[in-house]
Amino acid sequence: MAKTAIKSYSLAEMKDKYIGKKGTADRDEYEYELRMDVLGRMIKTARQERNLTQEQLGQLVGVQKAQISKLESSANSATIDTILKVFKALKADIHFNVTLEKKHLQLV
Amino acid sequence: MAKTAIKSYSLAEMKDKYIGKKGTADRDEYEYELRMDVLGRMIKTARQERNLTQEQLGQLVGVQKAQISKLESSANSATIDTILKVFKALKADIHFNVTLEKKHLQLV
DNA sequence: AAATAAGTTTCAAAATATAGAAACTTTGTT
DNA sequence: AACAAAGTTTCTATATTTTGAAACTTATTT
Repeated sequence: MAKTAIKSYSLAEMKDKYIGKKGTADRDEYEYELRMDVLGRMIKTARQERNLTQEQLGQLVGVQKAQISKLESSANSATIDTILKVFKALKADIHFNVTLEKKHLQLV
Repeated sequence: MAKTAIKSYSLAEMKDKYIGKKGTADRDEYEYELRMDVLGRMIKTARQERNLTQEQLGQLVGVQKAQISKLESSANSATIDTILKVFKALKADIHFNVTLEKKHLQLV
């Protein structure tokens, strides 16, 4: 899997600007387009929010820190199974929504 | 930065404005907890919404109908890559959101 | 009922993800 | 600078997904 380089902002920046200063709410919520690279960044963000090292998260998930590193950097196209294991370990609630726009219906 | 400012307006707001109010005929939206089986059902739902057979969707994605069948029935833990290919072929907008509840912070 | 279309399952092969371990690099601390 | 902690990369092995092809089952149509 190729890494897509769209990075151009720090997550901390983004959170402060668009979501609100850390610590103000009793929860943090993020919504993104589902993309491999964004998923990786979300894992990293959530881990840091929990004040965990990659090694600690690895222990919670049951894998080594190297694997966490790979997931955070989107080194490969993770399976849903893996994604869910990680977010569960982070006690993160993860939802997805699908929108079908009718205007696209003309597929031929 | 502007392009990545997904959170500056809520998605719901944007859709209401540019695509149509929820529940109107212009769009269909579904939100679920991210789970393998639900993903499979969503693929099926979206495909049927598009009036496509598994074979037709397979052609759009570039795989055989058997693979679509397996994905819809969650026969295995698909990779993000595959999921994205399918929803893209269906011209479906797919977002995910992650919620971190502070009360869970006390991991240790 | 017969024929066709749509969907499912099985088999085998190829591609990719996951895993542990260790070396390596970067970052932070004293 | 020296040291420790955190994160990354590489190597190798194993497990799983993806794939095509064909056989099979279930629905639909004539």
